[in-house]
Amino acid sequence: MPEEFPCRTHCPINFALESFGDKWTLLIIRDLMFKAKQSFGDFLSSDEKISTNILADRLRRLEQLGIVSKATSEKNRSKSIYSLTQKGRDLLPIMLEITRWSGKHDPQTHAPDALLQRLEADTPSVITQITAGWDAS
Amino acid sequence: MPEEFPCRTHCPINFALESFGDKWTLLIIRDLMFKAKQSFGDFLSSDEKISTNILADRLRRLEQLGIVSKATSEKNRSKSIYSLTQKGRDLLPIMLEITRWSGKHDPQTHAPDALLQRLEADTPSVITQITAGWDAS
DNA sequence: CTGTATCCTTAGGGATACTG
DNA sequence: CAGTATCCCTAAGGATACAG
Repeated sequence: MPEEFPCRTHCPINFALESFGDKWTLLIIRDLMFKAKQSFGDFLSSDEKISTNILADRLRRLEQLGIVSKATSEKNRSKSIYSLTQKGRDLLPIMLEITRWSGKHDPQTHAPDALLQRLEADTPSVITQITAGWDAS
Repeated sequence: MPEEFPCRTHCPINFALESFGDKWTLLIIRDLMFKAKQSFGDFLSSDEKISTNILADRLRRLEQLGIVSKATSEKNRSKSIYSLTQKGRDLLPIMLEITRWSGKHDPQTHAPDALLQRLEADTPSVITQITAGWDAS
């Protein structure tokens, strides 16, 4: 963890909280991981309506933490492309367990039923499927 | 989710964030789940130094969300005993995946090495062991 | 389109005194 | 011991205008 972000303690739960324990960061990771979003404008268009200054701050922070990497689009030189690093992709099991928990406990949750059923039946194979395309990029 | 806490969206990731996506709630759950803490004073004594008003607020909120339940100690009538409900205990897989992620990515993390190694080897059996005593209480 | 900058409001939360 | 009640301050964040 960079010096800019001192940790209260190095308990693993607290470390995670200091990395992505706010109301916005995990939504950006969700968009990168499950919704194939990759540009500033993509994130802006999500239903939760993040504002530009907050989004820029969280992307910068995620980059500093080594969870997200930033590149310039080859097609359009003024367009940035964000993607998950390995550290970011390693968050997948957490995201899946969160999805499972919400699917079980939120009667209104909009989790894709097919994903929840597959998670219930066999989490490892779901992970394999989701990560299948990651190594290529 | 109680009406007092309207959700931005019912995406499962967002539902979880609205339930425990702040800087304190997950630490209380950690203390209940792994550190056998159960009283107001127990939580107060944790290393992250939560203040009394915030702690009271989060406990009340967790109770309203059905993640924590509150009872009065039989020994001491003016002492409250907090414990995880089934909904709260269902957070265990998330907590373990968070622990594993931090163990891998925070060089300074103080996760119990024994736990991390057991997690790496066989997560299901770790869950069985941790939850062994839960049904009794 | 990708951000930056600014203004302004509110929520989060530390400190602490106090009560049953 | 288990909270409640204040005071006060700072950080978070919404809205929006603007710049490369």
